[in-house]
Amino acid sequence: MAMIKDILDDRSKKVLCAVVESYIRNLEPVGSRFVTRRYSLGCSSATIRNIMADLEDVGFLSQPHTSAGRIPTDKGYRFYVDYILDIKEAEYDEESQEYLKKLDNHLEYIRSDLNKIFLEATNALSTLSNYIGVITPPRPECTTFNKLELIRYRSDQVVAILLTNEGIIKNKVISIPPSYSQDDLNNIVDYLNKEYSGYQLDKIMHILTERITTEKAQYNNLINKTIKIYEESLSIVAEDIFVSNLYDAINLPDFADISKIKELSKTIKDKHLILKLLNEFSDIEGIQVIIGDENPITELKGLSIVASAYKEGQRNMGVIALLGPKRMNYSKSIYVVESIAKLISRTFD
Amino acid sequence: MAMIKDILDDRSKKVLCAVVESYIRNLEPVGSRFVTRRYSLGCSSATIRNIMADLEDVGFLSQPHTSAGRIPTDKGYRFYVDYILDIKEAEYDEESQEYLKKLDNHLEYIRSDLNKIFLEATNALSTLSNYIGVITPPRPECTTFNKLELIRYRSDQVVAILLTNEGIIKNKVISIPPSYSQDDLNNIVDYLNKEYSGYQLDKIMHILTERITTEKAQYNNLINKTIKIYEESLSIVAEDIFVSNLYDAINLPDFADISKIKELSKTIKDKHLILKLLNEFSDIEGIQVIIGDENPITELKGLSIVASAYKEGQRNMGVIALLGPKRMNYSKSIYVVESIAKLISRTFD
DNA sequence: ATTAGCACTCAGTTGCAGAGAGTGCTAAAA
DNA sequence: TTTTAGCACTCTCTGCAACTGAGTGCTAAT
Repeated sequence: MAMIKDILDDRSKKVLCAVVESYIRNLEPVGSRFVTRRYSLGCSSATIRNIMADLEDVGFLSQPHTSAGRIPTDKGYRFYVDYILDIKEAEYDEESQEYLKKLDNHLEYIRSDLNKIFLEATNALSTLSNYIGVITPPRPECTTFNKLELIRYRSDQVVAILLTNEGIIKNKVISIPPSYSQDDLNNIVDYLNKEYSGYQLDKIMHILTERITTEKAQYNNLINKTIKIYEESLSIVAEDIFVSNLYDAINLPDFADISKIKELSKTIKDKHLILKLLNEFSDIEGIQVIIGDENPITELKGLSIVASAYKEGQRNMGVIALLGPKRMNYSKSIYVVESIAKLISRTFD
Repeated sequence: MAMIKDILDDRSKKVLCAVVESYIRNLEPVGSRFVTRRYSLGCSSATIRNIMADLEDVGFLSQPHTSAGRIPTDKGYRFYVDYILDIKEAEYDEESQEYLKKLDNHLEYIRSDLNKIFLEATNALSTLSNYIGVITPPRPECTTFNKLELIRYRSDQVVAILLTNEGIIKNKVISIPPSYSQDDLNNIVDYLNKEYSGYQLDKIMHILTERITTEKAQYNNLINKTIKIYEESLSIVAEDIFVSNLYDAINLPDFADISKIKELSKTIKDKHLILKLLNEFSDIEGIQVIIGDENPITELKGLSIVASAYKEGQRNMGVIALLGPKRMNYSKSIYVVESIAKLISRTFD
């Protein structure tokens, strides 16, 4: 039986590769003559033309108009990413490597502050690639309770501080009447800290909501109030996704057309959308590449995504990804995503 | 003696006003004919032409080319803002008013979380105006110490939580060897909390650094270490300015030219610049308007700024501002900045 | 199977003419 | 003296036609 990867002979692959890479580079349809000049494939432009016509028949290339060169289709990118890209492990520019090294040191330095880590990492993603970096926070199942503290702040307010074992630190101001002394608060907190340390956050929430329904009628106000406090405190862990801003992406020629930037910025503003998309990747292994219309979310069609999970040990905790135009530099993007996923994973050891 | 405001007679003011406002609206040079049609000033286009020629002589208007209408110069905007704008107190659209009302309620609701307040407020600034909203945090002299807490986190790490009376809540992870028990930490903290509650943060820092130099030789490690902990904890209050993102501004026709967006985004990315600029405004009373090249920072020349301080009682705490193109809607911008400055000030009562 | 050559296609550029918007100036009217 | 009407002039913008050049597909020769 014939594998998909075998539908192209070696030379055809080389031509496809040439077209994809030169198009990624120059964002211009690439013609047969150009290929023969730039890449020495040992044949004339006429031959290349024939091959290109074949590639167009299979649906890997297309022409914007009759007398233009070819550009890759989604399918073409797909084949390139799946069967050509890994053939030639590219060596990467020193600049990026150096940048990553510095980042590594820096992450080591701030490893105790998860927020900062994610912030820096999204930044790194976008400055290295010029695309849009995204990181989702550890999902609830991967977030284990470490400790809660309640600090009396103003007469009727208390600051709740939640620590998780993964390094998430969140605070929230909640209203608690002055009748609760700091000792009362400590008692409330001690119970939770002793009982539930190491539990998954969502499990605790689950248990608590169950309690509140079963014990509601039976017990007095105090317990209810206490459970309420727990609930409020634990609800802190919002799903605040980290998205690099548009600054870097604006420089891409793809967005020379301002309307595209507008569209994109609108989509990104609605972080919810992106979160929804990336959550589907949380179980993947290795690098995942989504090209153009393969994208399930209409607002993001036309964009490509390179995603990978970051891990604690064996468990996938969250996703880091790069959003860019279809004609993104997949080779480099994969390298960047992979590298940074590794860096983040390492901070959890 | 003649005041500056008197160099224009009433009708000339009306014409200048018409030109400025119609240019702000349509971003197109405005011609004499247009003015006579749109604004009924009781004279013909020829008369308007003469007046416009006069206004050009004084330097309030200019022509992109011979056969185009007039556009306001920086000086023209200046005069408009200083001597024309306040004459006719504009009534503002209901939409904005409603939005502000909602915001007011919302701020009331989250009044205990300063961070959120600033975030929402910058957002409001930019959605209401379509320009770029900026808010500087309360400056150090206006930040008074409320309480510090140290919570043992991991074996060699402690989470320091700093509360100020103004509502700033910050946390930082610092390294402290396991030999310090939670009791030790509490002792360290109790001293500071009792001694310095209500002090200005920068004063405390000052005292501490003095101590560390005078007592360094005399006392043992413990005191040094303690002071170090104080220092690290108190250094939390970073100067993290709040800047709304570009999303809204991108829709402005001024930035139809993508290169301008690029420039702008670059400047904004460097928050330091903006902070530096706004700090100069922290002592102002009322609304301050900076137009185009009056701007001391070269990167921001060509932009206008509408700024106002927000206050706690009588004291100016920080600055809220709007960054927009020269041809911004000053009337509306002033209204928005003023309103939101009031809202924020109120949350400090 | 490959290549050279040729006719064909089509986007982009240049140059030019005409339309339209706006001005400045002058002479007449108020 | 101030305002207005009229006219000539300037300058941008649009559309149109001709031209250029890059690129293709096809065919016949190698």
